[in-house]
Amino acid sequence: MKHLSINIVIDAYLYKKDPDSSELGRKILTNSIELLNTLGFEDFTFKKLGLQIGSNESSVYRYFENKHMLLLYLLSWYWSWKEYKLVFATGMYMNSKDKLTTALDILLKKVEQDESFSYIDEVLLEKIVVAEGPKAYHIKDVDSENAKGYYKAYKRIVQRVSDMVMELNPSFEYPHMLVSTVIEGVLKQRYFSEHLPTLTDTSDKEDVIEFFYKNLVFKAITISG
Amino acid sequence: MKHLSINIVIDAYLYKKDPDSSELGRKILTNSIELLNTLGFEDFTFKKLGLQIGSNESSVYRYFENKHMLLLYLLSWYWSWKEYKLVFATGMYMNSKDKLTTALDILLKKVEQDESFSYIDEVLLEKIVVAEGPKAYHIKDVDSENAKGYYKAYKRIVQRVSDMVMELNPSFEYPHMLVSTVIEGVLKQRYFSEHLPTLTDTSDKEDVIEFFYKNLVFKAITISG
DNA sequence: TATACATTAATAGTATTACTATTATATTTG
DNA sequence: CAAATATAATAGTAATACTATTAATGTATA
Repeated sequence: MKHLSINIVIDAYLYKKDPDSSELGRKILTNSIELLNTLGFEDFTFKKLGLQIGSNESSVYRYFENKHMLLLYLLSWYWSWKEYKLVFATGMYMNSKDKLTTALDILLKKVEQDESFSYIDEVLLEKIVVAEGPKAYHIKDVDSENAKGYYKAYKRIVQRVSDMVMELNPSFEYPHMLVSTVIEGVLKQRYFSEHLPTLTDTSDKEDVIEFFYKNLVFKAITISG
Repeated sequence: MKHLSINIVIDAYLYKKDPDSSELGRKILTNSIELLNTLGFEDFTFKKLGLQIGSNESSVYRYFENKHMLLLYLLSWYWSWKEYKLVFATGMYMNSKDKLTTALDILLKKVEQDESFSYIDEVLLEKIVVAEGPKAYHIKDVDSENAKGYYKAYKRIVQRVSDMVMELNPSFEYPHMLVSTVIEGVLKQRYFSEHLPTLTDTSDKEDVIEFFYKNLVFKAITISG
């Protein structure tokens, strides 16, 4: 993947000025990922971000309407990137079962190291998805934001994997519920594993979470005898 | 249940003054549930709450340190109440399978109407759990708050249902992961069902979510052949 | 080369939030 | 009835989440 020049394209309504189009914009992305990790969404401010990048508040505001929109941008980026990896990995000529297995691999495995996009640290970004992800849509304005397409990237990947489930078992009635349960589930379990371990059963040795959900999916969609 | 005089007891470290002990305190509970529903957690303030109850900001602060603690109180109340219902419903002499089925019933069924506690509207409270629940522990201070026991009520109900799972299948390795996946799952799916329907497969006619997760649990813990 | 145009940095200012502190007035309780 | 406690009213503070203005610095093009 390292040498493909692919660009993750983010819908324009998520930003005021494309952060991918300037040095300052890319600095904003890189450093907001870092700052969000160290401060958490609540304590993160554009003022602090401006300070960190040797610029100031108002310059950041020229790129993003507010920190909520910046978070949406980052999450969109993450899911678009995951989708790209997923499409890339599940080849045309794979059978349905291998396709779903591969897709689940990509959804369930932890990102272990920074990959091809120089100014985005995918490992850190995934931590933001785990820790702050739910805040993107647990807001009063969900409905209007949803109508504007702000969650499109996430919905698209759920749809894609649901289609794979349906390919394997066309009579299964709850593909979206299953897939969103699994995606939300992994993220939540990773969070629990780090912060509320009595709510999970993880071990340091192996990735139990991955195993658990993969198993769950196939048990769920198998026509029971 | 209507005529049992049971009191949900909340750990004292969640409040500054017990809201259950005074008229004003109970007014704070009743009205914060209502206001949280109409405004959402972000826009909810003690000032607005004070205004609504014909009192003021500082009086509310005498009961709760801040709105985060108030949310923790309400969630604690909800989970303690659910646990009470669960213990009450799963009788001593039930067999393991019936016990788990009953427990799942209580966890998965929507609360349909206000029950025994006069100043707490359980239907509205459940909506808060669905919409704002994740915000209680998706914060920078999770670890220290967890150490102080702030999430005890939630952890206790997960533990209790996990025990039932283990009773049914002692060799099952992931009871906590399964149970927390299911509890978080229902809440998330109810939210999706209302706001992001493409992420789920719900219908207006029947409670598909309940069916889906009950099925999932038994498929997951059955030793596959 | 001059001019226009856009970008950024610096500064200031505003409404709101999330509190703390103080005092006066009720209300309860011993 | 006195003493303690609870509440209401008011004021004040630091920080946040912005908006607006201006000045300085590029950069593009006629």
